[in-house]
Amino acid sequence: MTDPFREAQPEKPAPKAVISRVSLYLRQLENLQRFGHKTISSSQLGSLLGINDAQVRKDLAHFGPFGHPGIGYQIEELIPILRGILGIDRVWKTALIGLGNLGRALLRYRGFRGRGFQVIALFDTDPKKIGQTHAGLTVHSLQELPTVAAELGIQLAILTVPAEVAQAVADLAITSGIQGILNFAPAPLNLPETTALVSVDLSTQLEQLAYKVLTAHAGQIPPHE
Amino acid sequence: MTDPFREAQPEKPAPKAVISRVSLYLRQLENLQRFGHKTISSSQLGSLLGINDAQVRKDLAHFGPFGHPGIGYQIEELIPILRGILGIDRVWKTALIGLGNLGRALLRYRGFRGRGFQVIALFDTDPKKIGQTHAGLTVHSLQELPTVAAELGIQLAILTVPAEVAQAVADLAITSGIQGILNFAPAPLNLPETTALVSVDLSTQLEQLAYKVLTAHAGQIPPHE
DNA sequence: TAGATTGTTAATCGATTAACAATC
DNA sequence: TAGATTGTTAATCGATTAACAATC
Repeated sequence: MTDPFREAQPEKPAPKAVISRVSLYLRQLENLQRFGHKTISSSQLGSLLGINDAQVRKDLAHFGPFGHPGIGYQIEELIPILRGILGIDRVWKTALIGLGNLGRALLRYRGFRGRGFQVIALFDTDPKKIGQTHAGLTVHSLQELPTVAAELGIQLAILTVPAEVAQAVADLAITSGIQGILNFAPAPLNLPETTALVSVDLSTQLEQLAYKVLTAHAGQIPPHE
Repeated sequence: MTDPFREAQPEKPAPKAVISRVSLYLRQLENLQRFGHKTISSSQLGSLLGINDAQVRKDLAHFGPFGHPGIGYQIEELIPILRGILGIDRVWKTALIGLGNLGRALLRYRGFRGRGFQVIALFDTDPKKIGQTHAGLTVHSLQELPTVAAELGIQLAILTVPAEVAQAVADLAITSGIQGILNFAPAPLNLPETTALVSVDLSTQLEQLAYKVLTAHAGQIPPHE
């Protein structure tokens, strides 16, 4: 019933919360390795990230028995396993759609390239932007998305377009064969089950912060200043 | 036991998940108002956002009985209530720390200003950047944070600095009297209980997307390409 | 009134934590 | 061996959903 040649992957997709912690574990392990550490226990790793030790063990055990009782986890051994689980052990061909301020900033963001996300095509609808060059790439008209995506084999899209057009652009991306969208537009997107979607909603985040400040200092801030 | 003059605020802070949905409700209500709608039921609002109707009612009832049985919620009435709950019915004096690509992009991001978050001071450590002007503001040396923050009454900070220095800069922000931090550095921050923290981790988000694509097309993508 | 919809209780579901035998 | 730490089961906690009397 078990296939020894299969990759370390769960039977069912692990809960979303588990996966976001796996990202944190990986980054922490990479930092530890940089400082010469060889092994780490679940309680050490957890306390660095503010996570319960049982949770660390349970999260990792989801994917296989990677730990060594009495010793902990081998950092060098665990890193490539986690990279494989997350799917960042390969190159992801990515398009950036929308070259406003945020789009241009993300294009230069180093955190992406180092994780295997390679932006290889740019798209916009603004005639003034089409034809411009950013980070060595020429901006295409959005109309060209289907042909360019097919030609280059684009898999992911980073969406930094206005909320009003986000759904239409996402629809076009999907008919162009794109498998996953990282959405920065503050709009709820309706996509088919087969397409992966992660949304990053910056204004919502700031609202969370305002609420937290208000409740942390409950009563100390006048209601309207 | 109940004080009729008190603002619509919960006894205890509502769960984090509730608050992020309240942000979504508010934005959807603002859109509906723009299109002339007057009332909306929990099931209509929920289906626009992919949220269960009972959850919508429960989330809102957390803060008070704002609905009208048989009718739904008055959009015009609910919007200012939600703005008050989130704390975006006022101006938040905000500093931006770190003028790299992401920082400069966020400075121009329209989603912030419209929500009451006003960036009124910029800080960096790079001598080449100090003294520059962005969006009409002069970049201060980070050393000046305590004095400038006190002088201007800065309440929030947006942190777009490298991960290695994030903790030190956050510590300085807190001793400068800043009450809340929106952190974009990919590092876990350790802050006192009294300081509010929201972290936005962009590389983690892309990793979530890669994992989702992988599991959505389980087995259809070769393990290494 | 009849129909619609709320606020809330109870039921369900899922996620986190504690505890501990098994292992090195 | 003794001490440390895993993987996992059971207990706890919290969040979501269903159901429905109360209300307009």
